[in-house]
Amino acid sequence: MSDALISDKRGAAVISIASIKAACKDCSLRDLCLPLGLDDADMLALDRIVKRRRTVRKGEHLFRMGEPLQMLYAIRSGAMKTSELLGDGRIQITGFQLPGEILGVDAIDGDRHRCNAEALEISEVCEIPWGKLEELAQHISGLQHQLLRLMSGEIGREGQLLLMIGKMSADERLLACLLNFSQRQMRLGMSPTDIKLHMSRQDMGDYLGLALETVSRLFSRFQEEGLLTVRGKYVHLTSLDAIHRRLT
Amino acid sequence: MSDALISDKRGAAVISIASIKAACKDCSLRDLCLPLGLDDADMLALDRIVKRRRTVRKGEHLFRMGEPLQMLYAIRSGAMKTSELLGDGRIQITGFQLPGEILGVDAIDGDRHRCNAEALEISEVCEIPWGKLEELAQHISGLQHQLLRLMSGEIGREGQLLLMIGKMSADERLLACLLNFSQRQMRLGMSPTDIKLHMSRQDMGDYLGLALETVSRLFSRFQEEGLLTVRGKYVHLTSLDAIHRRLT
DNA sequence: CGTACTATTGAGCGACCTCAATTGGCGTGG
DNA sequence: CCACGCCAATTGAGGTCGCTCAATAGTACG
Repeated sequence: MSDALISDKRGAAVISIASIKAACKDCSLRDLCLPLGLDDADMLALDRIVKRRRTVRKGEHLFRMGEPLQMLYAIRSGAMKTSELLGDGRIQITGFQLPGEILGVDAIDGDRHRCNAEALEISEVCEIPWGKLEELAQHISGLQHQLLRLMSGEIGREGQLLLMIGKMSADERLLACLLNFSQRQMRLGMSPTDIKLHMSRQDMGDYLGLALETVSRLFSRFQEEGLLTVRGKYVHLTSLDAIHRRLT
Repeated sequence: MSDALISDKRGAAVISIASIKAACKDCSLRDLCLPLGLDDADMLALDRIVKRRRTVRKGEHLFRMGEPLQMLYAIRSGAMKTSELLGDGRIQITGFQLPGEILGVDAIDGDRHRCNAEALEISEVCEIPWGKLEELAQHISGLQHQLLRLMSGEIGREGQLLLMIGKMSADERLLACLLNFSQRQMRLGMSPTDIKLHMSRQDMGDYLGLALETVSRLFSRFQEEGLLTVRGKYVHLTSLDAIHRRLT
């Protein structure tokens, strides 16, 4: 906790240096993130309201359910999870977020966050003050468009997850999930077959609506069947094609 | 600006008559729908791009998966459902929509609809050309805000549904669903305890991730337990309090 | 090298599904 | 008006997928 304060105080110097290196227009994630499609001038305007490079440690929260909306967060590196809770502690993970993805838009309606956002590993994020962003989007049509697109995408992803949890068997869910990770890694320029699982088996279960033991058993079974090999957090998909075929 | 009202050559008179009765500013759903928070001038501008009063019959689709995004739809009366499909015909209903709610925003990302939207009963909708709406939102900050709010709300609702399907037992799901219907009816100025189910048991099952028989059995059980009474599509909730208590 | 956590594997059980028969509601046509 | 057919809803019987509980094995880290 005290560390967070210190880094805030040192902020001025550190951040200004960082921002030179990390301006949107020089960011490797530019075309996955909010600035997609903006021209140089507009990107600069966006740059001015973004606070770059806050570091969050594993287990640390960007926000919790019920907190007022202050910032959106763009992930630069690392991985996060968002979750919703039931009164008695039951948890549903609603998404895993990777670099280039935006967190916090769930809170625009109601001004309070409806989920928790927690770092799965040490991560870097850009903080984007919501009020200023909304104001800026009013003047930059590309930014408004991108914001709407982004939220629409979130709706689509949640719809997909609903379909998985509501209508797929356990093994289909896990395979679909792995394919999803594969595609997202590819988007980031990484291997589509060698997947790093940033989360625990428990987290995967809480995401897919399964018990952690079921996830573990399925990994073992898929390995027996030659679909993949697992070693802890690392999964190698032997044949993307074979996996696609299993999902009819 | 006020002359642009008659941009359609055909039936200027017809439209103007209809628009008197149905103009956003006179619509009873004004404060639930897109115009919420707009001043008179802005609402008029919105009015000009909205095509009012298309009627859809039961079973008719507003759009289907894969179709390009043309319009958003605001429901004036009736009820709709949105659904996603798996290759082999398995279906997941992702939402039921009532008057004042907006359909189609799932397609903003990717320009193609990701779900089917089908009328559960004869309904009336306003058609809102997406291109024009986005353009208009660029000039009317209240409209941009409302649009963002609306999509954020959709994200929140889907998150709730995920939590229900992923982590609740069958009886909890149905009760939570009924409470949700109760609240939405109340918002429309109707009774919170006497609920009309606009959809079949099959639809409810496909929404909650349950078999239709399970839904039916649960209704019978709840009736035995005195939580509610059922007669076909009509449900009377005996005690909202008792139902809340059952959900811890 | 020990401690603590995460993952794997096994055994048994129960919630919910599937299949099937029955009932009820409603419109159509005799 | 009733008979009939059609579809939605209810109810029953039996099966199974995935959960729970529990023991073991592997891994990270001081």
